[in-house]
Amino acid sequence: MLDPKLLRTEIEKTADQLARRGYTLNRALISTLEERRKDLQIHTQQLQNERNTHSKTIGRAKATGQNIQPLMDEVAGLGEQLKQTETELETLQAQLLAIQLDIPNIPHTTTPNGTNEADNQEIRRWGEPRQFPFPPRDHVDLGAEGGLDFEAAAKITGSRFTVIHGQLARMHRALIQFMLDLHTQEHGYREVYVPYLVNTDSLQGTGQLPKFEADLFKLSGEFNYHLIPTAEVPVTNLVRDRILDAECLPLRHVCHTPCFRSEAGSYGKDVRGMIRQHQFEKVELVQIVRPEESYKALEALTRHAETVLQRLELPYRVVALCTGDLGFAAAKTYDLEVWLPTQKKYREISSCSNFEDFQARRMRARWRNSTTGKPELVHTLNGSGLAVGRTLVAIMENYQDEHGHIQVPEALKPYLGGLEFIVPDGR
RNA sequence: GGAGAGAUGGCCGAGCGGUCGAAGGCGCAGCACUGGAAAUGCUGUUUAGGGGUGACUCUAACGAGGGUUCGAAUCCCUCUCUCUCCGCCA
Repeated sequence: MLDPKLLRTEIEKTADQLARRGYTLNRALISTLEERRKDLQIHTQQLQNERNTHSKTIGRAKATGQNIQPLMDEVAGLGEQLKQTETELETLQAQLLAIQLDIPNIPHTTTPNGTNEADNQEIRRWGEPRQFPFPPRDHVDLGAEGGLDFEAAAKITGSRFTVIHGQLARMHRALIQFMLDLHTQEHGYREVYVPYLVNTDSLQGTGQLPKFEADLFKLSGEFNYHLIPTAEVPVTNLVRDRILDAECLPLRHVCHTPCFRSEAGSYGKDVRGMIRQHQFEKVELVQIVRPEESYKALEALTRHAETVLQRLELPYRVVALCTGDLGFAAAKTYDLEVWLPTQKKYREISSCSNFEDFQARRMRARWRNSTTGKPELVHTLNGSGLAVGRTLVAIMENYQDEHGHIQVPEALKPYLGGLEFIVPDGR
């Protein structure tokens, strides 16, 4: 959520900034509602004041045994009038809030202009894509011996789920351990375990609700819970409705969870394989920082995610998302894209974002600024470190040999009992 | 699932329907005292929103939401969470 003051005092400037990302702010409507809100609030508070004053007078009169009937007559009707304006104000405020919850974040000045993916800006590349002396096979092909079983998943559940067997499943698990160990032991993150089902307050806090309900899986029945689309939701909401001491900042959490996304199937994109699934594992980095440090933190967090790819020796590039490709809550985002030889393309494997105070305002997540003594909004960031399923795909495709065996990356060997190769045959 | 108890400020803990944003204590901050400190004393110490250039002022909040009332922390209803006991369970 944007600072409501921006909509009151700098609406034109705010509208211009939002226009950069292709969002049209309904200035006329907001200004009209805002004006009415102001009048109504002043009026309501006047009436409340009147009521309070009269009630105190009645209290005093009663205590001294005076006849209170004339006083009672005076306030007759006030209650009705007050109730009416209060209700009206409430409705109006709810309307304004609904509008505010639907407005995306303002892009940071360093976020490049653009309308879609094609306008994203490459920042740097790492690693050389390997030259294959044979035509490389994609992961579906490599897993066809039984390591990856999409048919079984479709039978058990439906499309866009995966069953992973044998050594491939083991490597999938090993990747999670490897990532968690790296971030906790070398990058200063604290591991956390969280619920995979969350309430609507949490989803509103990080920005999935109310606008993106359709992207989520929701429980039917008596619990009004959603499955998490990312660990970002439970982990960031750890600080919801809190005022943190200055000394606890920055908070750095790393968390492995499954992620559930219903939007995945709707694009007709990446229908083959396990690139785009309704369920996947992810190791997520979340930071809660002081506002002045958030852009430094974004660079550091991005490097932390990159380190995973470097240790696994997977070629990748970093792109800065343009304003048109930016997520709803983000002010600036770096995507990490890993090289997939069979697609001859870099494909997204991590997304690292600074949300500034956008999520913090929705969550009422604050810290006590020791110089002002006042509670102020924190800045929140997160990034994948990394998406595990896609990492497995990248390893399969980049590390395959002509027999369809997968060489185990050096960094992963300790997690696989020193194994050199795995054969994705499901055994 | 059954039975019961509870939820008040950073923490503990009072609170008869009226002057209660809330006693008292602890903690914290400032000042005094001191060579310095401890102890002691005094003062201050929630959050959000509105109005005002500002001093300031108004409104709201005692788990959440509704209700009764001129007036609710206090009475009534619903819900959530916590604790105890029983049952069940990985």
